[in-house]
Amino acid sequence: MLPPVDLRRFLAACDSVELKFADALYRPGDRLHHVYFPIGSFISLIMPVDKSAALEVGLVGNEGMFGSPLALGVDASPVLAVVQGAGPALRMDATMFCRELERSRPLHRAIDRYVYVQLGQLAQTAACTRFHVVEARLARWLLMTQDRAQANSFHITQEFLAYMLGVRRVGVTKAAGALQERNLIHYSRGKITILDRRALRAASCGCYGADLEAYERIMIQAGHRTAGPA
Amino acid sequence: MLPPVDLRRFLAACDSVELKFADALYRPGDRLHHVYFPIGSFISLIMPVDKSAALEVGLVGNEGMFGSPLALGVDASPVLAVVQGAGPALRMDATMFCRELERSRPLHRAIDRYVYVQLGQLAQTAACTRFHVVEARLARWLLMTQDRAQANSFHITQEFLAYMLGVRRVGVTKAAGALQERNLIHYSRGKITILDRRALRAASCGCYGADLEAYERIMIQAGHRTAGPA
DNA sequence: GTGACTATGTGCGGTAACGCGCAGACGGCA
DNA sequence: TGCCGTCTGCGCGTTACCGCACATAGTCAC
Repeated sequence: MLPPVDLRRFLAACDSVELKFADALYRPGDRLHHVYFPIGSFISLIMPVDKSAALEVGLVGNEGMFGSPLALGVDASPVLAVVQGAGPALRMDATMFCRELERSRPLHRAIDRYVYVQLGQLAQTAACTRFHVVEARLARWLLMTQDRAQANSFHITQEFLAYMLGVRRVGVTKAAGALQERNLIHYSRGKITILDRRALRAASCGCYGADLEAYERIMIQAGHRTAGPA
Repeated sequence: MLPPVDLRRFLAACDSVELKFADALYRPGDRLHHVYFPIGSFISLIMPVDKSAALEVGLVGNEGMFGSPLALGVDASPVLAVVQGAGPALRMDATMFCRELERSRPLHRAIDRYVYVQLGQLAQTAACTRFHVVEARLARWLLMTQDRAQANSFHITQEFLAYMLGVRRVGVTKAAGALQERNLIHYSRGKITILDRRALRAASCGCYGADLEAYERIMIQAGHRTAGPA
């Protein structure tokens, strides 16, 4: 969405890297040294609490980035960033990124809008986690992950899934079992395959759709309006 | 924290208004027409979900503002803003606010940092709501509200409190009863009085402290560093 | 193949919170 | 002073999820 000149400079400032599964790209308390733009990979944003409990509060794929707080002038983040799906990504040095933000107004605007989307998603996640049952939340997670994995099947153990949803593994076992029973997914030894995306969406809470819709409205539509005559 | 010139212009652009209890300053879907800086008042940020359920995801007093998405170039907000404590506030026109942001770098920086604090609080609230029992969450809410009300007692019915915490009224009755039993608070017909703030803090989850600490670190300390030589 | 490991499924008792409906209690107002 | 509306407290059966412990079943290394 950037003007060609800005885009070229932006890409030139990036390294191509391969993100490895389960790598921690950032831990709360560190300083942000790099920002990441996943291409074929995706990253979980996890909020730790009470040492031992945690909750996934965001998922970043090729639609987004990790490190957005730099656009707010803060070189830190409250969340743990873990590679959830291995694959290629663009990485940029934090100081370089800040310089690019200064130089390219369209870039800065796009990132700002992305921060807004994240605000909304956080609020959505808070409410979703409070009110929706595990099965619906699991369905939402699977849909979000499928979008970011760009594939019908991906790797994730129930153990880790439970950790991210903030429930026991047994809860995931039951919920996943119910979805599998209805032939919406297939689950075996850490490999999940989405069989019926439409039905899965019906089984999920409205939060999936709400997130999508907000992203579309803020990033795509508003993006076209402001990116054109930059 | 603004340089005198910026501050003077900023204040000149504001109206003084009295916020009335239970007024909805903004509803999701509207456009943001004004921003609000509470002085003696405070505002609840509420995320509606599934029409009928909702969760409070933020509380804004004289330490913050409502309308921060404008700093991200978006004239909307995902949350409902309701006046929780009546009192004076400064109000500014949204377009005026955007102009001030353009003109005053220190202002823009401070607001950006505030947005970062809100990001963190949202993540914190999501995790808190998932893992902590009603009693601890209630204690946290009372502490946060006391800070913003700048008084030991304030008005709020259990019914509405339940709505904001996303639980049944009975849950609040029980939790508040337990706190009253231990003489941490006094509760009668919608009027709450904090009796023992220290003990209340011990009864609350660490999320209260975490929020405070993050605010202090980002707004106060970082603020001094960047506000000086503007 | 065999064994070790890891991932998944189950059972059981316990608890926090749910939905609903009703009783008591306080406060304002006629 | 007595009424009424609002706020608070409680009981009861139900549900979702917890913690723990254990039983199967794939998968991989050798």
